[in-house]
Amino acid sequence: MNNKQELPWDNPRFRNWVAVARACHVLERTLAVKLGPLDLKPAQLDVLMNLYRHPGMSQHDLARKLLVGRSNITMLLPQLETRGLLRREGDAKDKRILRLALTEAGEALLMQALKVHMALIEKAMSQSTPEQCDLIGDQMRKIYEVLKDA
Amino acid sequence: MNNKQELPWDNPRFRNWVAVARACHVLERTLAVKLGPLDLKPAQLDVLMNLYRHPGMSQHDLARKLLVGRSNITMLLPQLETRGLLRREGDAKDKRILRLALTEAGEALLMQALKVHMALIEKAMSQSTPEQCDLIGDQMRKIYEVLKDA
DNA sequence: ATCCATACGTTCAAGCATGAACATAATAGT
DNA sequence: ACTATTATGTTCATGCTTGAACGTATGGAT
Repeated sequence: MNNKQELPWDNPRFRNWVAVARACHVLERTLAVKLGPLDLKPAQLDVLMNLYRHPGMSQHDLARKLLVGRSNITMLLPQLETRGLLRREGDAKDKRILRLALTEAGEALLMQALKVHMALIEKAMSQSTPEQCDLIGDQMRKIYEVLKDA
Repeated sequence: MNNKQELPWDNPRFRNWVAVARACHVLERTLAVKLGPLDLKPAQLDVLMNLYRHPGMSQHDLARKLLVGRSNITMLLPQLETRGLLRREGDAKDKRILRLALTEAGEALLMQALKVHMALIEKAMSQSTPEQCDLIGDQMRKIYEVLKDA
């Protein structure tokens, strides 16, 4: 076997992906800090966002949307429910399913958090032209499609 | 205060960034699975990669490169050292510093892991033209620069 | 020379995410 | 109707990451 394979750091695709990963990492990290005053973690914000857009979601749907395990959702929700940010109600037809929805308090907190999140993303993405920004989004959606069931 | 702020999902920058985050998430996840047979986590691979490129690094340098806390490195290294993948030697001049370097076994395992990593990134990024790929990398590096000390 | 501030690495407790094993409910096949 | 399979959510043990507090080493100021 030949150890003299092309080294990744000479490969543009590799170097550019590393840049993507680093940008993601640092933005996530920054978001966590800026969300501190609201006592929200990025993962919790993701939950609130999805419930706002898709009220009545089941926990399983939510897990798939967030790309996490179901047990993660089980561990995540009680904190938010106790804080009065969301409701869980059993489905009438299918007793296995718990339907999720934001409360008013949850919606209010979400709006606060979205301001923070939006400001951060604006700061990051405003350096690209709209065309560049869309191109990035398009390519990333392609990547997601290719990898989502690999 | 006006609650009728522009909702983020109508904002292209927001939607496109979400795509970036999702792509990152799914690639990281896939990498973890594909690295399973080598008994390596993505974080550990990052360590090996950085030590290969920058032998003699201190733990502090490594932590900054990886965008993690110093304590994380402290917890991470013993596993790899025990497996004989890297060495830690005290600096001659400055007794606080531990200099890190890969062993031969570490380098060998790294090469194995890089094949996996490269294949995955190829699969993801090969859908973009070289120009698109470079554009993505350039924009992401800009984002990193803007956010890295925010 | 001594003291103060800073830098590097470690320890520890806490919070998260994961996957396997489980319990319950629905559905399909016979 | 009965059984087997699948689906939803929970529990639990494990491992990862973090931040604060700590110990030690270095360097600079006086």
